[in-house]
Amino acid sequence: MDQSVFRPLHTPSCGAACSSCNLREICLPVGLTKAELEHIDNRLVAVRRKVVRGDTLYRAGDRFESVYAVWTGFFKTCVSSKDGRDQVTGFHMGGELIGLDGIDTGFHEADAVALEDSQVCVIPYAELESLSLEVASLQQQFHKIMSHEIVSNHGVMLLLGSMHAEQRLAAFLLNLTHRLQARGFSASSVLLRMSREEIGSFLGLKLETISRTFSKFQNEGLLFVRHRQIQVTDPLGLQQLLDGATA
Amino acid sequence: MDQSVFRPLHTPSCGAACSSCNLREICLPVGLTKAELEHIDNRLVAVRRKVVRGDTLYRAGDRFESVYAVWTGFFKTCVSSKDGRDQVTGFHMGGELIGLDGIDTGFHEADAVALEDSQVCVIPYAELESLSLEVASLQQQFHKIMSHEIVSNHGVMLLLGSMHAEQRLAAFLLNLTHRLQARGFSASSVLLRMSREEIGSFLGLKLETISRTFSKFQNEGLLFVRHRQIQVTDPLGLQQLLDGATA
DNA sequence: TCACCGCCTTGATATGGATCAGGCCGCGAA
DNA sequence: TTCGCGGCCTGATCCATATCAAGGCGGTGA
Repeated sequence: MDQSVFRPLHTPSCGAACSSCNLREICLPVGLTKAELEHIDNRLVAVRRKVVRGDTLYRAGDRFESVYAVWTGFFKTCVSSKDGRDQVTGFHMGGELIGLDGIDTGFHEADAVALEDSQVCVIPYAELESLSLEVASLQQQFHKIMSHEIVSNHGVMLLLGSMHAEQRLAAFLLNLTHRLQARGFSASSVLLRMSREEIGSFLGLKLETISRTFSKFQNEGLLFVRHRQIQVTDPLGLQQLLDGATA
Repeated sequence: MDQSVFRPLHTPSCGAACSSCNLREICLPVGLTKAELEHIDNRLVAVRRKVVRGDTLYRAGDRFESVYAVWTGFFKTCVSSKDGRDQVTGFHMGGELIGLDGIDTGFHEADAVALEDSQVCVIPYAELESLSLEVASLQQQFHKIMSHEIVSNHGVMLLLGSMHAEQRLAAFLLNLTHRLQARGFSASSVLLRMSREEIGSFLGLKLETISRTFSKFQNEGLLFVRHRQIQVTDPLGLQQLLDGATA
């Protein structure tokens, strides 16, 4: 720790060990034994990398070399079409793996942008593949993570394909609070890391609609909103809005 | 082949060998050597299973045991929410792997329904996992398939989040024809296996909108449509509609 | 042969969210 | 301190698609 002050600030990387990481219970090494954890240490994650707010971790078209585990901070991933349409495909917090889109073709198909100063563990994909051959439980967990990504994308497709604005925003907020809660944060108090426009892009709505819907939720006593600080006062109400409406 | 006539019609399964399958160039065994192919034969795919039109291959909530490679026929997968909203998450043809949604939790999160009489190769997941530890190129290909699924879901999210009805249908048709073409079928003549309502569910539109948009495309000379038979006469026009519009 | 039924088409009208427009607030720079 | 600007809120209006409604077509079973 105190050595780091002698490292130039622009140095983007430092050592990392899964076995001593505070996120090992929700990140890639879930389910590994202590021995397995030590076996993969310093082979799986060679370096950590800092990404300052607004910078991209990778861009669509970049050669795919590594996947990344978010260690600290917050990212968005987005795809765009030829004519400039842009779609946020996800928001990613500590313990989540990003960059999986690159495995298919060997090139990334999306951009990953840090929404606050962040740090990621760089996991060279070749290393992950060869370690997966040795450590069955690592392979299993990696498959679960990819499958989870698919399932969660299906949920977003359901949202985009069949829900109204209020339901979309309710689903978004509940998803966010649940993930924060799983990481030991408050489920009621949320500091949004993204703009109204980014939320809108993710939910297939315009920023004005996000803004109006936040106001509506506040008028109905579901939450308090001030800028990017949200206090969810009635999570059950949000859940009912999500479950109960007539589509 | 002639032996099969002695097998009772309700027998749902029969032997299968990847090494002699006509789909081996687009299915799970892509990239495997002849020796590797023979190594996995009769271990990876123990049985094939028939699914008649309208039947489900698996349902949300079913215990996850296997993934399935579509051999003949056509499937849809769909998820539904508590209040009965329903969303088609994909259409699947020969050589495509379905059931990957089950890996995450050990239970399927979607339904898979045959849209015509179909046959699938049943790939026990435990077997796939252990073979993947032995055969690196099988593991690689499996990862690519999951990644491709993620990428293609991102494409659908872009479509649902930011495109107009005409662009959505154009994208759907172009995707379908490209996949058919990759399997040696005509890219211009398509027999739709799904109803207008199922297309609409997939694209986040109502069946009336699908119908009207087909009519509009026909009036504009992009295609001929009669019931479920489509003749795409101007694929470039569809592509331009997809690329060029102002979002 | 006829009648029914599922699927589709088309027209009329309704509406949720987009778009356009104006203004506010908080923050950083001069 | 003031200025300017990005992000946000809110009102007015518009429009793409949903919804409601009527009818056609083709396949299927009696």
